[in-house]
Amino acid sequence: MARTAAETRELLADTALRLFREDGFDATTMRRIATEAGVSIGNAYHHFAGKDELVQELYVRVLDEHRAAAAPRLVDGSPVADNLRTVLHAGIDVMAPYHGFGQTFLRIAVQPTSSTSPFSGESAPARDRALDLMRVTVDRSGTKVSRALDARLPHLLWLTHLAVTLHWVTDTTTDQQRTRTLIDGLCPVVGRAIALSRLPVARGLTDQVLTLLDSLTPEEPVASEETPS
Amino acid sequence: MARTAAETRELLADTALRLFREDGFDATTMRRIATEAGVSIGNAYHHFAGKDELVQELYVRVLDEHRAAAAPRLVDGSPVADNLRTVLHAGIDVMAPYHGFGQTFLRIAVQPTSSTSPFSGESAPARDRALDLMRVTVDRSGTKVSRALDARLPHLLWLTHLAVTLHWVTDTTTDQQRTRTLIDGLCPVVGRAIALSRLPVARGLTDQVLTLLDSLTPEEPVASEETPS
DNA sequence: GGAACAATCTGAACGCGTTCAACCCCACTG
DNA sequence: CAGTGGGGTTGAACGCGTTCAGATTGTTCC
Repeated sequence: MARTAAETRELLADTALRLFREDGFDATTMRRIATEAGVSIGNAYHHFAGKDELVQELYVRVLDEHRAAAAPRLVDGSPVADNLRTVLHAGIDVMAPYHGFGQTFLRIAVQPTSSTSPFSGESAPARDRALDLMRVTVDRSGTKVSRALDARLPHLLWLTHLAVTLHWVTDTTTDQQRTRTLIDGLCPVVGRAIALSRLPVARGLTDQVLTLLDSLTPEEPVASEETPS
Repeated sequence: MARTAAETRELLADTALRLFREDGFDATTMRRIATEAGVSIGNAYHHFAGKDELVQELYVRVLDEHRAAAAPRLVDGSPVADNLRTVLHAGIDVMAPYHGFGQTFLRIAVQPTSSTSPFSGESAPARDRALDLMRVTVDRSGTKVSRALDARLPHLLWLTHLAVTLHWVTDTTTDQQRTRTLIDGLCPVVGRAIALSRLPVARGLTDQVLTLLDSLTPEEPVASEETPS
């Protein structure tokens, strides 16, 4: 009953993602995934290196959903802060069913050995997807920024996204209401910071931040909270 | 062979920490910890809820080391950026032997169910220790800031510390040299940002950031003095 | 002393993620 | 028509973190 590798792989991924959604991470065992997919457990490991790789699959699909949900809600020519707010809220929307996976997502995102770390310069599908969404967000917005900042802005917004996600993971309020509040408060701050960065008095600081960002380029600094710039 | 609970607990913790240091997280099994401490595995679980709690113990001790290493190196009256740099470098120094634990530290720090989350308002020994160190850092520095910012500055520096730690976890360069570079670049930026925050043009942004910060920490440890330990 | 009770301790057992040697199946050779 | 090679597949086995019913020890009160 040998299918093609691609078929079995997809079958396993679909089954795993369904069980993840229905029962969460811990309750979904590799044995159940294999059984419900109708294959042996050994075969599951032939197609996926481990349980984490199945969560990676989930994470990438969630990011695709994020993009699909956010893109049509962007308003061309709006301030970048407004569009960022839209994107971040869309992110919370699509991630909501997977709040229990926060820790696992984080672990996968931070894994230094894996080539899928968002900080790794190598192939990082998750990082690339998220970065790309921020690039689109900046491009479609009307906010004018300096050329130097413009090139780095998607990156900075991605770090902001990362910070918000970090907060979301730890947010136990109902429907992650506090993270919503954070987004609504944070976006205007980001907008103001971007505006301020154009003033001569802040120019030195802006350059410093950008230089710092560049110096870390293969591996990125971290979602800090917002430094007033 | 019944010792006091405190004795057995300490014996287990010491053994665990030694093995963690010698062999890392994965190679140190609960069975080995129990065996080398001369107790049964069930007894180990009587004193510690699980392996994570032993790592917590390690983390708290590392933070104590951090404070002990940083405090004598602080220079009274120096710019806060300089002292922050000292503290962050001291942090990398003491954490160096435990770089392999980065992911585990992170997982423990982020655990929402546990009361040890850095964002949790409840008892969080790790968070409190780290915050306290930043409070000392600010107090001993000579930088003058507005009253409103002064109260929140330890918190902001703690977030900076968190960000640096997050970068450190993912930093695979030898001796985490890149994180050192990040610290050296980041601290002047923080110093400049603090200076800039006093200017009228940035006052609105500063207030916004502080308000945002307050909204995220409903339970502020306002009156917390140093607890004897 | 001894009965009663809680604290401390034991180790077999459970289900988990993961590994691996062997098995099946089929397209392709000679 | 054997033979051969390799991808797809199998499930028993391993060691792990963790649990729990019960044994052991220490303390308290009569």
